[in-house]
Amino acid sequence: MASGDGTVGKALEVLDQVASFGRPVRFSELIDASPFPKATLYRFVQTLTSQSMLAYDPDRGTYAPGVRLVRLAHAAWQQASLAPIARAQVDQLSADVGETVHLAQLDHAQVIYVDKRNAADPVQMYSQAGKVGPAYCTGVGKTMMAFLPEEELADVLGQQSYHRFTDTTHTSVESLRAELDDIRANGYGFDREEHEPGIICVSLPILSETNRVLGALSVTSTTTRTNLAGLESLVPRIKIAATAIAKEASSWQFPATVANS
Amino acid sequence: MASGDGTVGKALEVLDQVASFGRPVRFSELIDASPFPKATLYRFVQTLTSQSMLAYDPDRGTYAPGVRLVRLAHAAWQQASLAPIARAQVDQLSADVGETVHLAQLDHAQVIYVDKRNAADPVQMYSQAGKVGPAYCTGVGKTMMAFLPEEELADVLGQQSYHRFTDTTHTSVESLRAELDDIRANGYGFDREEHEPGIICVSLPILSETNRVLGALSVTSTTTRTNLAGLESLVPRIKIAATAIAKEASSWQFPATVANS
DNA sequence: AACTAAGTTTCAAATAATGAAACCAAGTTA
DNA sequence: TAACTTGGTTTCATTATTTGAAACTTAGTT
Repeated sequence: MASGDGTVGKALEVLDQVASFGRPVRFSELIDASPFPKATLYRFVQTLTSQSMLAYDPDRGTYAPGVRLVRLAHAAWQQASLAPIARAQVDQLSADVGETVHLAQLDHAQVIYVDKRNAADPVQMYSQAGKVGPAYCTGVGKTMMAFLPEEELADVLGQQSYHRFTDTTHTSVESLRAELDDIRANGYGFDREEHEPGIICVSLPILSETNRVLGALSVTSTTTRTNLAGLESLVPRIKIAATAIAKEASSWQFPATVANS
Repeated sequence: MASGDGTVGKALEVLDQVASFGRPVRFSELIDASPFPKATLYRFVQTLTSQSMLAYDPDRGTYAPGVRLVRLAHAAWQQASLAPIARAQVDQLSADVGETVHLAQLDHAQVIYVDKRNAADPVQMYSQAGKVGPAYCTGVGKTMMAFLPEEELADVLGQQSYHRFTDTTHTSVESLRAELDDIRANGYGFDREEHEPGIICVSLPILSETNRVLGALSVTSTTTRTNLAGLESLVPRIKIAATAIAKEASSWQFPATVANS
């Protein structure tokens, strides 16, 4: 029941569509790619704009995701994501291993990178936080899937595209499932250049006390710098970080429930 | 007609409410502060959760803004905000003046800080982007208001709280309007410790070729380090940045309208 | 066993969303 | 200048969705 609950679901679908263009769009472009009839889409766009969820540029006649999202995301990132909780651990880990560290969470069938740390250059982070990737061919994606309860897993598996990016990309549910079993058994997973040639990573899940998947950590490198065995040797170190993050997440108590002032 | 258009508007109101708590909330806390009846609010929360706009923590029974927002905000920040366009100018300005520079935009009656640069310590920015402030007592807020067309201005003025933060805070529309006239005449405005004692700033608007308010830039300092005259001397330098940003914003052409691949 | 609080479900009535079609405004083109 | 576009906006009867009081379910109290 994930997609399309009521009017709100449809409106958010429109919002996603605008966002997916990656640039401001005309109404006419939107209508071409939309399942909704003109008048309906028109009203959604109007409503979203009036709500600042979309921003209308009157000079150009284009729509883009609006600033209200930036405000809401600020809250989301602080409260719902592991990023602020994990910050210290991610910093440390990245410094220790000298490679790029990703912190990701699952949103439906997609992986969302909520934080990233690059030992070498401390890149500006907003540009990275919020980036999405496919779950079925990334280290973090597979690792999170591996620890999902069966029903949710089935759901997520059904929503993957299985597009072949490289010749190691999984292209069927079966082969993917087989690997997920391995990951579950080992406690960690790899990205074997499945998404981009030359890019490999190890990934560990971040699990709550009740074994829910909270997110995943990964250390990424290139085949020119190291290999899977090299990355595997980092597992114990990453495990420390993952455990520490999980622990903090569960003890994370919010300011004693003060009545709203 | 800004607030409460249809079901979508109500759902977003709920989303805002959750975000405004600043921490994960129980359903019961939400209902206490909500105008909606139990069943209605319940359904909204369900819908938003199923859409990943809210995240439900089953261990604690709490709701928080969801990760989907982070993904959407990524798009918003890149496309709708001035931040990526202004980056270079903000960097330069901050380095030149050696003070904190803010880049802000207006969302309804609120100011949203979309970027911030601190010369001294290059602080992680996501934590700041998305932060909101009151329009009526911040330099950027007043400056943006000053250049709004009358009807919009009236709207925004009506939505301010006029809460007295310090003894220089404007507490009435009249006194605020008077200052806005000055700002419009001068082309820049100050924050005279109106929001926080000891904190002062100068702010300039970023205006499109058609004179629409795109945002505002400000340089903030403290009364111990400088004074209003000191900040005023920076106006020409800030003006250069503001103009450059406006120019880039208007020439900002997106990748030639390629049909969707 | 009788309460209470928090969360969830029902269902007829009220309301809001829907979308085909008409309309408007700027451009073409002939 | 008149007949076509193309992109955007409005109307309005029909249809589907939302609404919310009330009943119900847990899971904790007392």
